[in-house]
Amino acid sequence: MFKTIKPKRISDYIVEQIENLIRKGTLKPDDKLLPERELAKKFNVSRSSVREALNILQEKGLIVSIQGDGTFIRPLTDSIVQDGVRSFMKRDPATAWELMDIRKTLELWAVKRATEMLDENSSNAIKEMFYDLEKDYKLGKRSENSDTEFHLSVIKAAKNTVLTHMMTSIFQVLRDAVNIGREYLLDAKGFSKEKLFNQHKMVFDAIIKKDPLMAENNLKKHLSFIDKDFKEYLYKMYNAKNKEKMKISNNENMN
Amino acid sequence: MFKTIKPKRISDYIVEQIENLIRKGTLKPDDKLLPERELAKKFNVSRSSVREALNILQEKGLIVSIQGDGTFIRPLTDSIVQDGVRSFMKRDPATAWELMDIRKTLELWAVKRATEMLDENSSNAIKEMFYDLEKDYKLGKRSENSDTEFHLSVIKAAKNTVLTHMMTSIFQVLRDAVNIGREYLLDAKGFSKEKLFNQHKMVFDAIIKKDPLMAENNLKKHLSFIDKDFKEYLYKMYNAKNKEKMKISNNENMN
DNA sequence: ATGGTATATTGGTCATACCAACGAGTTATA
DNA sequence: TATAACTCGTTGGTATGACCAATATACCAT
Repeated sequence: MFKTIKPKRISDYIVEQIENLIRKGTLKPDDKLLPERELAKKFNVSRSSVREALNILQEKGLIVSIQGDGTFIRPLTDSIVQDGVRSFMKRDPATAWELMDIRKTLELWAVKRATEMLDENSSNAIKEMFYDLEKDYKLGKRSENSDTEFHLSVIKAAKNTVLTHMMTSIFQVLRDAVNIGREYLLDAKGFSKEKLFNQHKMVFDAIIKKDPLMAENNLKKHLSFIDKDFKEYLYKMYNAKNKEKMKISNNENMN
Repeated sequence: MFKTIKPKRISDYIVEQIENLIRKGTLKPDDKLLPERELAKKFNVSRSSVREALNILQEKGLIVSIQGDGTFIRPLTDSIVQDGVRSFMKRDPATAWELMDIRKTLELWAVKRATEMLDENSSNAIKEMFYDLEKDYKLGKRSENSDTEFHLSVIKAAKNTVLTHMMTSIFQVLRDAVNIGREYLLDAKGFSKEKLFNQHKMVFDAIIKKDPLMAENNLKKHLSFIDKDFKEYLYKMYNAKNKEKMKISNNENMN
């Protein structure tokens, strides 16, 4: 009935206006904005508030300010919206590692639960996803997608809506973190793909047999394997980062 | 060949530092940041620059500023947890039940982990929270807050930043769902308070003794108990829900 | 044609003052 | 006694004016 009133700051109104002008196309890429001092006059606010607004827009990636030159509209393609968690992860692989622990814990619980309360619907869904996975494997295709989908189908079978949403988010974030690297690692190892598929198969079989404990155990093996793989990848990433630390800190101000 | 040099603004350095503190867990969810004026002194910069940094962090969703009160660290997993929950929860209390399952799973893992890698700092933090709980209990006060704090102190001891943020969000949502009702239930039962405290004590003792398995088991007992309690409450709520539908939907947008 | 220089413009930072919202403790009131 | 109203210190929000630093431009020297 009543909505809470969040006091809007002046800068919010400015952000809103400028954002609209950009979306409507009135302000085109590379257009130069009025100087801060003049914007302040136009809006009849202080320069502080204008700057606050411009900072927000800059953080959103909509504009870019260049000292001594001016403020310019940025082509939208340049702006990559960064989610809070994701930006964290990119800078510090350890965070991804932590998230992986959480994933393991929840998924192990989920598979047991899913197996216990498996019904026909869930069973069919899981089968479908597994067959996709199998197909990809036999064709030698990247299984990145079907892999995730298979795991998610199992998780969904646990019939916990919140968990499903949560895990979907987590998988998304993890995928961002691992991205191409994982597939790359697998290629490098060669044997992994087969091993990986067999692990999936063992989990799948246990579920279909309605053996919760076996399902949990088999998944545990799989996840431990992934984990190692994942850790290794993160480790490489992390070390590569450190090696270039000097370079980075030297280039700290560079783009 | 040559990379362009983008001069870093002062606020960027501040953002970076604070972001790191959050990531490392030094700044935990709901922690209060120093006032802007004092931050300015600490960093030896002007308040403007501090504000610029805080605005950016706010835009990233890592903190939230409240006029007249202060600036606080926001759990960075709010989105992951609440995307799935918020909207459902209010429509269907059963969702809270699901969330409780997730809590159980994660917390059981956390307590084991925490006990395994318990160091002095964590130990002291947990002791402090437990003594608060004990005090509340002996004084017959509502233990709602100290209860949560105790649980969270244990979770923090697992040293998984993402988990800490996540569980903070979960507890928040759960508390929202249960609200006053829980305390009410306890009062109605009479015996519960003592039993509840003893359960906490058993968990606490096991942790201090560095016995991971016992800690896990004792917590499991506690959570099962809570669980039952919780379910009962939800059940009542759910039945009452239809009667008071109007009331609930009225409050839907309130905070 | 190249490189240096002067200057006006513009974003970046700082200091200060005041306003507005909040929390906590105190007092007044029912 | 309980509760409402008030006071006051703290803290974020806004305004202003000053100065610094980077940039573009035009002009000058070589």
